[in-house]
Formats: sequence, C-alpha cells, structure tokens
Amino acid sequence: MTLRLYDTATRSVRDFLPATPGKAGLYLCGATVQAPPHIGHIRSGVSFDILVRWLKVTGLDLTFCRNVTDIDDKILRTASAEDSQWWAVAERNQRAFSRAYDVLGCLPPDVEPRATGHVPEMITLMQRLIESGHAYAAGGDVYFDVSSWESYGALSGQRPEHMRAAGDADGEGAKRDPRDFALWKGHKPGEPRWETPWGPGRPGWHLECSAMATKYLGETFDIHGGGLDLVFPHHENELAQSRAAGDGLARYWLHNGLVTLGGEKMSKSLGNSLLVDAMVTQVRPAELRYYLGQAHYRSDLDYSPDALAEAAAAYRRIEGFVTRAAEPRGAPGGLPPASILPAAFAAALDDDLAVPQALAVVHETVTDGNTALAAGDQAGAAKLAESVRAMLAVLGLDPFAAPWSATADAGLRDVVDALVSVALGQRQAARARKDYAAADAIRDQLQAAGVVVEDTPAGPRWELAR
RNA sequence: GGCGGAAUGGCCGAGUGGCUUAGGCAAGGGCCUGCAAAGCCCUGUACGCGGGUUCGAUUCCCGCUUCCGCCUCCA
Repeated sequence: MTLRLYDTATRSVRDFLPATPGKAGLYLCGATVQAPPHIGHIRSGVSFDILVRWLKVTGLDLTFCRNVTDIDDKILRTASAEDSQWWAVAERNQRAFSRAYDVLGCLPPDVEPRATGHVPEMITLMQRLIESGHAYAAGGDVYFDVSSWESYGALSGQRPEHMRAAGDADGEGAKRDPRDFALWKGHKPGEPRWETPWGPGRPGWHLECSAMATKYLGETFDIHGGGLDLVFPHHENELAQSRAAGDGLARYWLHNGLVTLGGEKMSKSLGNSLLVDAMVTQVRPAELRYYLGQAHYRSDLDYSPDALAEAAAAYRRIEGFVTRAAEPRGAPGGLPPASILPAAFAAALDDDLAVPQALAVVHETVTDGNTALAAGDQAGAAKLAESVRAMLAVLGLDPFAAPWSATADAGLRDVVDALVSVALGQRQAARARKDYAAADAIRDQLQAAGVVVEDTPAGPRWELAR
C-alpha cells in the first residue's frame, strides 16, 4: 500500500514517492510570532504532526523543518506600541507557540530556523534572482518581477491579469508592477536593519522560507505544508522565486483546512481567536488534540463548544478502555511498528491521512475490547488495548505517552493508592453487610476528594476525576 | 471581477452509482448493577434546490441557491 497525498499544485491525490527512496523532507510554515497561538494555528501543527508520525511509522527517514518568522510589520508595530524591542515580542510569542506545540503533543521538528538568522542565504538567493533577471532593486527594496516568470500563478491557479490590483497601503511607488512582491524591504527609521549589497533593510516574508527550506532540505525536497490561507500569495511567491532561481523546491504541496468560528475564519486580525493557553484550562490537552485532529485535515473545522465536548466524550471512551484493559499502567510507548497496526487503520492513513476512518477502526476495536472485558477475557482485552494504543500513538493520542501520561510522582501515587484502598476496603465491608448508606457515603467522600470509584466484575477500581 | 472549497440523519463527521450505506456524541428501549458509573445490545425512514444521464443517483452531468477561504498580514 502506498501513501497517497492530496497535492495542491495538481489538485489531485497522488502517490507519494519521495525523491530519495527511504527518505523524506518536510518543510512546514510555522508561526509568524506576532501573537500567541490560537487553535487554528495549532490545528495546523497537529495535522502535520500526524503526517510526521505516519511518515516515520511507514519507515521513512524524515527531516522535518518548521520555520519561525521572527520579523514582520506586526511584530514591529507591537513592539513600538508597547515600547519594547521587536526581538522581545518575537521571543515571547515563539515561547508561547513552543509551549502550545508541546502541550498538544506535537513532536519537535528536527530544525526550527528563524528568519533573521538566515540573511546571508537570502542575500545569495536575491543575487541569483537579480543576475537571472527575475528580480530588481528599487528604492532600497528588492522586488521579484512577476512578469519575468511565466508560470507565476501555477500553484494557486491565479492568473496575474485577473488579480485585483494590490491596494498597497504604503503607497511605495518603487514597484514596477503592483503584482511584484518584495523580497527585501528597505530600511525605515526605527526598524532593525541588516546590510545587503542593495542597502540596509529587513527580510520580506516569502524569501525567508525559500532560503531556509533549501538550506536545510536541499534545492528540491518532498513536501511543503501550511495552512490553506498561505497558498496565495505566500506559497505562490515562494515557488516562483525558488523556481526562477533554478531550485525545484517542493514536490508536493499540502494545505490544512482552517478553523472557523461561527462560520468565520479564526484569525488574529478578526479578533475571534481562541487561544490555546485559554482552551487548555477548559479541556484537557489530549481532548483538544482529539477534537482538532478528528476531522479530515483538509476540511474546515467550525468550532463550537458542543462539538469540542462531543470529541472529548469520544476520546474518554477510548481512553477509559485503554486504562482499564492495558497491561502495565503507564508503560510509555514510542511510535509503533507499522506491522502491528490493523490493516484498515493503515489503509485509512495511507489514503491522504483519512483520520476519520482511522478513528472508526479505533472505536470498533474499543467496542471489541470492552466486550472482551465484560466477558472477563482480560487477556484478550489487553491485546486489543495494545492495538488501540498503537493506533493512538500514530495519532499522538496514546494516553500513556508523553505528554498525556500522569506525571505525578510514582511513589506518591502508591501512597494515594494505599489510602484509597483503605477506604475502598471499608466500603466493600459495608456493602457486604448491605449497609449501602455507609458504602455510598464513602464513595461520595472519595468523589468529593476527586477520586472516582467504579465497581467492576473484578472489584472496585478508582481513578482521579478529570 | 478572478481562483478554489463546502452543503449528509438532533449534533459532529466519513463515504459511495445498487450491496449489512462508516464511526462518534446525544436521545429512547433493553441487559448488567444494591444503587451508581462504565460497558454491551437494539432503535432512529440523512444526503441544499431544479433538471438530465441511467434499469437505478446522495454519489455522474447541467443549472440554481446558500455559505466559506484566497486575490492585503494571516496556520
């Protein structure tokens, strides 16, 4: 079975054949660190994290590069508004993004380059473009000459002649054509500056990604990812400048759907952001991840509290089975070998990462496992639980794996277990003499202390309330 | 104006020219239980509108409506 992926450039699902068999390079447009992450940003992170995990499970030696854009207009504006430094704003928000990725269980990239650390690479790229007649310096800026590149618009399907004239707010008249885009922005008073052969200034948004992607992944690499809103102009411009310079750039373009709120795109500029930091105080991170990951990565996801609650309930069902049936509590699990995954699960992920179908396999396995458990077949249930855990690991949702596993001190947990056992012993005694009022009182007290008690055929069990 | 996407049962969310038409959540009924919780089983006459193609369309074609994204910073 071959992995198939939807490629925005061809608008079709294609077999994924890495340029070098056995290896894969993935570049993901990460954050422009102008504000803390909302759940739309992190949905992108989760979607591509599932891709990363699946590529690894299928045996590819993956190099995963996720950039940080640490300089842009809004960062500068924010810095001046709060009378601080641009780099302080960037650092602060980058930390918030890193925290969010970690909290939601996204595997760290192999390299996480920052734009401002790659000015030399950008200068080289601009030199190549100017020499080959695809870019020009004007008024301190450097622009890409869109008219010089015939296939401009190929990725997004846009035709330059149909594009609306860019309402260039700056009114900077240096461009030869309104559709030309800035590779480099000339220095303005109060802004940071880097020296170039064309004068001081700062990087343009599009150029940095081309420069960093090719630096870490090579002139041609396999997959370039990002949110659907980046197709145009960002990825279109990247593709134009890299191809015009003679690089191949990405062989497949993947884009995740957006998170909307009341049918409207969630975005910083619309002010309807649900920040990750705030969300994880309302639901457990694993539940949020399940919610963000359960829909197909290419569909829009319209946020609602009810939908989130449903997803949380669905995840708890799976998690409840695993914690009841899996053998050693808390055995950490890395990525499983593909060979132990149910065929239907693997087939689903191979089909353009069809997580919804993959989750159907998970749920069906959970049902089988619960049935085995009810029949007293603990061994059979444990086997199914391992299968479920393996599948969850691929989706980054194994309850026993980082970062979801209870990090409470193991010794402390033993103490608590002993104390709860004392109470449960008394409750069992009360039940034995049919003193249900006393038995229920003990259960209520434990409940009030945050301990949930369930009676099972194998005796009472407890867990911390969620 | 241009480019692209979407409309599925109470809700979320897949998918398909007919076959047992995912899966989950919620609801109702049942089993189990001292009670509860969890779990299991059963139930629910879905595919935006109008045409067409076809033996047969939710699925293909045409038209329409509504919604969303992009064309400006944006995951």
